[in-house]
Amino acid sequence: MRIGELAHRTGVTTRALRYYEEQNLLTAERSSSGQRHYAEDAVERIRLIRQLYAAGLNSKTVAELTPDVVDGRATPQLLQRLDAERDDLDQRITDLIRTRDRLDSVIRGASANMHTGARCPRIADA
Amino acid sequence: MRIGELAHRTGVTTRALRYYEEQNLLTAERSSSGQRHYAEDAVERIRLIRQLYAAGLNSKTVAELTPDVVDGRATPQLLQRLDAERDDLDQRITDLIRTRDRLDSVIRGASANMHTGARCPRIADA
DNA sequence: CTTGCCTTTGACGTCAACGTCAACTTTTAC
DNA sequence: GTAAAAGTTGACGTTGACGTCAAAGGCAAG
Repeated sequence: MRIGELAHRTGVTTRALRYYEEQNLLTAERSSSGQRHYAEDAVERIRLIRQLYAAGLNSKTVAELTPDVVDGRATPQLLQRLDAERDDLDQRITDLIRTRDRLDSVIRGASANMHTGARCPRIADA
Repeated sequence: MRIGELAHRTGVTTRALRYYEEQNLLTAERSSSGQRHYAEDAVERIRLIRQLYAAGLNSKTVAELTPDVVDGRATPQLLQRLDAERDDLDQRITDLIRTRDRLDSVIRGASANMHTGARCPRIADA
């Protein structure tokens, strides 16, 4: 499939796809005239890339974690990187849960007081 | 306390503190010569701001969620905003957990195969 | 063959959250 | 009093992940 279809099927722009290629996150066959052609599995690869971006990784890190043309054998170094990123991610999840709980307690306090007309606890004190 | 001490105690730079003020996330008393002076609770407020930034909110949103000089009474609009942000955050947490689990399965597969010498599952297929 | 859409490369623009530097004034230490 | 340290405003620089536009070539339909 060509770039437009891949873009449409993954919900990202063609500009983003070219950017991913520039960052070595994605490769493409080229037709004789120079147009990019992608296989089916590119769709899933884009999803993976987006997922890792959403997890806060930058393109360099994503490239390091997803070597796509090596022989499928993990090096100890790669394993170590994966482990480190997993732990980072875990820490961020913990922090976000804490933040969510803090929001929850503010919301509970505020909505309870809405009816009584009492003052709400200041969000900073939650 | 002055800006340097607040910066030191919160681990952010003075530039960041001035930026927060510019974005209406933070207010400060001014001495006659124009220097900023902060009360104790500024420390906790900075932590809150950092926490919300870490949760992916931008300064405009943080400002809207933490009106600091109003009378402590939540408006229905504020409550609605808080609720919406909470739901956004919850969705992001869910996504991150999915990503973490995907990383986990890759790591387990890879480290198991390290010893057998077998090929690892490609990360994209996890 | 031409019309219209798709694709190519290249280059400049954007936006948020600050970093950095300059020029200057205040406060602190001795 | 004087030098060092800390504070002030203002302005320009940075970074990452693209957006946007220009100029040009490719491709199926009629």
